[in-house]
Amino acid sequence: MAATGVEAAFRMLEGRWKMVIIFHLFDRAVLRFSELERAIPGVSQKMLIQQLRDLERDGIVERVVYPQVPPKVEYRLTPWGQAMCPALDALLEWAAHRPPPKAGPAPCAD
Amino acid sequence: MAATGVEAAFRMLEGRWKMVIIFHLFDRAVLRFSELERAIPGVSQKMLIQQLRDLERDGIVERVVYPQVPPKVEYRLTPWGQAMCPALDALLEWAAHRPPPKAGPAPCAD
DNA sequence: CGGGATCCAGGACGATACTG
DNA sequence: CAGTATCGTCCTGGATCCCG
Repeated sequence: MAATGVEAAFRMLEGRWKMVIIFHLFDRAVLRFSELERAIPGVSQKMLIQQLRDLERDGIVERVVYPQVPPKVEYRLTPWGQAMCPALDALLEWAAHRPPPKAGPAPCAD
Repeated sequence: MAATGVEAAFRMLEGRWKMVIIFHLFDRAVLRFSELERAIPGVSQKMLIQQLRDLERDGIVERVVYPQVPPKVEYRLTPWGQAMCPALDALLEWAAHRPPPKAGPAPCAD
């Protein structure tokens, strides 16, 4: 199995806010910086920008700048970014099947 | 979309060595501590133990201790841990479809 | 409005030595 | 062999201030 490929993919998605950003972009498709900032309470501008840059550099999100007097920047998922939906879905499915962490004491194993 | 579920799943798999460990356990099924240590060059015992504990606490790997004079501990994936194979596969598939980061200058967009 | 720069705290990671 | 304890380093994430 190609561990390296999955590892690389994981490294891209690691980061405190990347998933949140991605899910917001799955939901709304196109969002401005300030909209993301408002949609994600608790994130600092620095982190938002940083994670956004990472995602952009990795080809997951796309950044569109409108050269206007009040600056306007839009963020959206690239086609490849959208393509990770089934992978996220599979992961979600897996997470949903998590068995309870066996709280009760084993009745037969002393 | 349930961002929280995927986020939680991701947090479990974050960590410099967890993926490596998991893939080794996918490959060999059962491994002793020293075998993992040898199979993963560059990892310190501390990190190996730490990541192993995390994976164990999250119900992904199982730890079997043999009460012998030379201590013997085996690690293997739990059924749930093995169940994440399709998710990893989907992620790998997604990673494989990554388009090249557009190196050439756009010929039509000046 | 969007984003860069700087400073700072905390946790992840790593090397080493020691124990049962 | 398997694991713990301690220490140090680096990187991540956060607050604040500054710029076009």
